[in-house]
Amino acid sequence: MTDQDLSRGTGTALWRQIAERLKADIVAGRPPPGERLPTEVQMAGDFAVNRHTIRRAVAALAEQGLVRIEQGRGTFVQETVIDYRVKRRTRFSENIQGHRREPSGKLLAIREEPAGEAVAKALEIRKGTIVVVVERLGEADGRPLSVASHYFPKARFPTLPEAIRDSGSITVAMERLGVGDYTRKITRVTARAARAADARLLQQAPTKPILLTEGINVDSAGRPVEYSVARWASERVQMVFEPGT
Amino acid sequence: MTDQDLSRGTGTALWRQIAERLKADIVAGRPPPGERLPTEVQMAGDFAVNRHTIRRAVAALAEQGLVRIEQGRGTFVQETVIDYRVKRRTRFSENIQGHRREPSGKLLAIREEPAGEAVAKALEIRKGTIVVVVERLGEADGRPLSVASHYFPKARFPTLPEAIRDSGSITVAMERLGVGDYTRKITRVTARAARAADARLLQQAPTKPILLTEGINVDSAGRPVEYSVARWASERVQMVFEPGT
DNA sequence: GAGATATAGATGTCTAGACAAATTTGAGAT
DNA sequence: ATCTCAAATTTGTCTAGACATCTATATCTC
Repeated sequence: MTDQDLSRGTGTALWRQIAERLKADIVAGRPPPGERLPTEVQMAGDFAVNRHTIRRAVAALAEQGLVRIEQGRGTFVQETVIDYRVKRRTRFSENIQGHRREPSGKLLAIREEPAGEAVAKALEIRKGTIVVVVERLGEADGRPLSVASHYFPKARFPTLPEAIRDSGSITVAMERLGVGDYTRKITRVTARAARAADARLLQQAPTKPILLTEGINVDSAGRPVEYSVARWASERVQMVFEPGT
Repeated sequence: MTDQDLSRGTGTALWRQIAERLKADIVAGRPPPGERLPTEVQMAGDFAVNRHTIRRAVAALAEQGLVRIEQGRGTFVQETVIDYRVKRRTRFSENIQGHRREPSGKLLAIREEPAGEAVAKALEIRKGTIVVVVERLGEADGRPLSVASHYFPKARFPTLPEAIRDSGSITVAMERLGVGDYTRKITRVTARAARAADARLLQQAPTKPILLTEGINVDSAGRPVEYSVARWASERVQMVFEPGT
């Protein structure tokens, strides 16, 4: 696969040269995201070095988040950054499917609480009014992408918690409640240091920042039906805004 | 130094056990920040393992930012400097969590005394009025960061001492007393030579200066509810002010 | 066909030794 | 006292080999 013309004794460690070589290949799509690298023994043969030298190189790539190592299975090219397109109609599952990945998610919690300042303002209700809060972990190919908090006015959707628990999907639940067609009115994005809990959920190094998005969805009459705050793994997601947002 | 009773063949890799052991020692101040760890060969002897096993453990600590490795010199305990951001709503635990460290603290003392000149002026009460004083040691990752004296007007919060003893947290106690939302009105920062007692509590050399911050928190009506004087380990903290302070 | 069991293949850990590279230390020359 | 240079010390790299552990596959049993 790769010819092994490494330069020995030039001041650059072999494992660094190998890491560079592998990285260049990966960036060029060899192998493509999600695919497996040759085995350590195989690469050791290709580069004519000891297996441990390969391990050192691969460990460096893993630290950079370029590959993912799985014991007993192999080393895989990390699925690259996903472009999350923010358009008029933004649904998590549609977006991820567009990238030929398996969307999935876990409902972390559903609870009710009085609206705080920001939530109240977004939903155009009075502060203290009860809202339904849904915490959801969004995943693609089994890897966490986002942690989102969705806020809905309880008065308008009193049966929302049951509907979501039933269907497991926010979109489906909203449809059942007669609000199948809602559109995104506004989205704000900032970057922040990750809080410990979010970093853990997102399986991201605590040192790396997270993307923070705020969004308001409105029904056909223009009334706010949902306000959401999502934290994204900046390693694996990048936001793309399109005209008309 | 460290006895080498590692458990072999228990499912936990030796290097992980060693890393844990070293980390615990470092957090406990052995060796203190800036000081050198034993050499790899020495530790290999102490733990009765191969030098490479030690290297693996130390590499893990370096990745966590706990130590710094210098070729030809040795491995040193990293001196961590924490940015303490002073904003409108300043709470110790939030701040430290933002830095991905374990916030913790010890209540050193709770007592009552007549207000002195400075305290009286800050709290807008008459000199000699009884105030509740709470002394607290703030820590991050088990290392002392600050010693703070908090002053509260006794007349307004007569049950504060019990509330704090109960909850162990000033913020929680204040919330229970109906003052969940207080904001920082002013913060002053100076540097000073450390007093012996503070230097000892902060585990800082007595020759090094400390940062001194004074703060007044007011309730939504603008009345002062707390005055605090905190002494910070200048080695490990640095203040950051943001617009709107 | 379903389930248990063996087997092969992959990464993980640990040991051992040799030499390289960077830094500090100390002896010697001036 | 200061400079120079060699030696000692300490971390960095590479090789070699043996097992352990985890995963997927194939085979056998029922």
